[in-house]
Amino acid sequence: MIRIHNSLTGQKQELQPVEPGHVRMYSCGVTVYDFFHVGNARMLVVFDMVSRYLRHRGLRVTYVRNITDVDDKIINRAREAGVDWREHARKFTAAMHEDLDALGCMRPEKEPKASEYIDAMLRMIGQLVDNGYAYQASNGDVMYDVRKFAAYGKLSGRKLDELRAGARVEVDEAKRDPLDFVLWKSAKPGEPAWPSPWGEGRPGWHIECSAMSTQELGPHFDIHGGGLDLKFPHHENEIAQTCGASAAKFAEIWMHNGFLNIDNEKMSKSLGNFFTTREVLAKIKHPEVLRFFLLSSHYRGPMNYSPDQLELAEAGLNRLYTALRDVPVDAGVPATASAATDAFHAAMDDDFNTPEAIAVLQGLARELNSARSAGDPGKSARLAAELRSLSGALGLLRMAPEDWFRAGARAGGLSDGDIEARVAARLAARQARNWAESDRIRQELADAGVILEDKPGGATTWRRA
RNA sequence: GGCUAGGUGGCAGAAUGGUUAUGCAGCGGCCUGCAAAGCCGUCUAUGCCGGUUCGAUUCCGACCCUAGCCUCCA
Repeated sequence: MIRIHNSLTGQKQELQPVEPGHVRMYSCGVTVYDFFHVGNARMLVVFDMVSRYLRHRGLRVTYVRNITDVDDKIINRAREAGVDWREHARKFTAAMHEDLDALGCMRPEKEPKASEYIDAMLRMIGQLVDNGYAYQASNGDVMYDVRKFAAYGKLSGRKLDELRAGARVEVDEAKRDPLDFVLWKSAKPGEPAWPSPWGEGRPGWHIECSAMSTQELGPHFDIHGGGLDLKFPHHENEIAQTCGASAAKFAEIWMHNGFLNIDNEKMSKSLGNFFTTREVLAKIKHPEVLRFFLLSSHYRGPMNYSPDQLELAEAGLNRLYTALRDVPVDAGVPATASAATDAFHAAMDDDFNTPEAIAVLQGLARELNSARSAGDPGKSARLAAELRSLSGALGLLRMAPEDWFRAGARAGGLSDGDIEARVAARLAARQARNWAESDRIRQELADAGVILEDKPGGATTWRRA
């Protein structure tokens, strides 16, 4: 039984797919106006983990993650760059895929682009107008009439009056209520526009997700995810739209991942504490370090980004890969389930407790190290297969250990060949019991960021720190 | 002002009404020419004040502190 915290009720509930055995999930992807930042990366990795784990548990998963490619920010950036907005969006969509591949995020079953779903949006806006939930304001925009939707505020746990009382929004004369939001913006010169029954224009942000999720998954599906900051107003508005258009149940479970903070503050451009995933990837040994870091605390809590944290993540991965090192991958050895597998599943079944699941992996690594030093190759191979299988459910330990240890040509810049030549020279010195020379070479390599490990029997392995 | 989440050992981070994860760092031992890695052992913790209880870090209440949302935002 898989239990998931539902933001709608504030409680954990059992996942019972609307279609038995088939989980259909949607998450709000990124707006492709720039490289996505590490906060986006957290959301993307979290929901990739969710979809991977559900598949690992034998469920069929249809995962839909949209791409917002019609948006003010894209239009503005494209204008600044002097390129067509479509070209700007295409460029950053390609970059997004590169970074996601690096992070080990699988491609969702569908990645709808807003610009290709205008018809679906217009259809939904039409339904909302017909059902009395929307109106065309004096400025030509089509607005959602929040007062007509009785359940407005349910997801964010607030009443319309409370929301309005704290509202810092400027009162827009065209709106019937300050919280009314735009479904269709009437065209402005130089902006992308499509024809509609309400005149030329383009969609509001919120309607994009409602239309795309309904089109791809229908109005009633299992999981809707996104960052905590989307809870209000974006997801509240999605509920108002989808339910207003078809009286649907919409998503059974709403999942929200916590923020990734920097120096315990939310990252933002005004504070200048803003990192793109690309910048971070360039600084670390391997993208898997970032993925491990992002999964090392529970998805719902806040987490703090810092270089120290990334070092801890790298150390954690080193330990796991070390356990796997020198254990031959034997295709004939099945991943036998042990108590560790049960513990792993128990942790993950309880609202995707990845930190506890990783602790189980660490325990497995310890067992594996013990089995290897006890000279039990059968047990080692069995445990290694189990460790790989469980890690795979989190999208971790996807590399061959040797590739992991050789990754990260950082300071020093010695090639593999350079290193191996020095290792050979040191071996000769060792055989001559010339410890001074041996230690000199080892220190020389250490200064270049390469750590040597002598194995019993005379072999020496190396790794980049 | 309203609403929400959280305050765990040197750091990160889980869990739990009593036996107190996991990783990093530290300390002792084994191993090693010496290391590294690994293994074994080990030291530090539950914001503050009340209450419920045989017993609370865990439940309840007050307080202090932090972050977030109420505006585009993963």
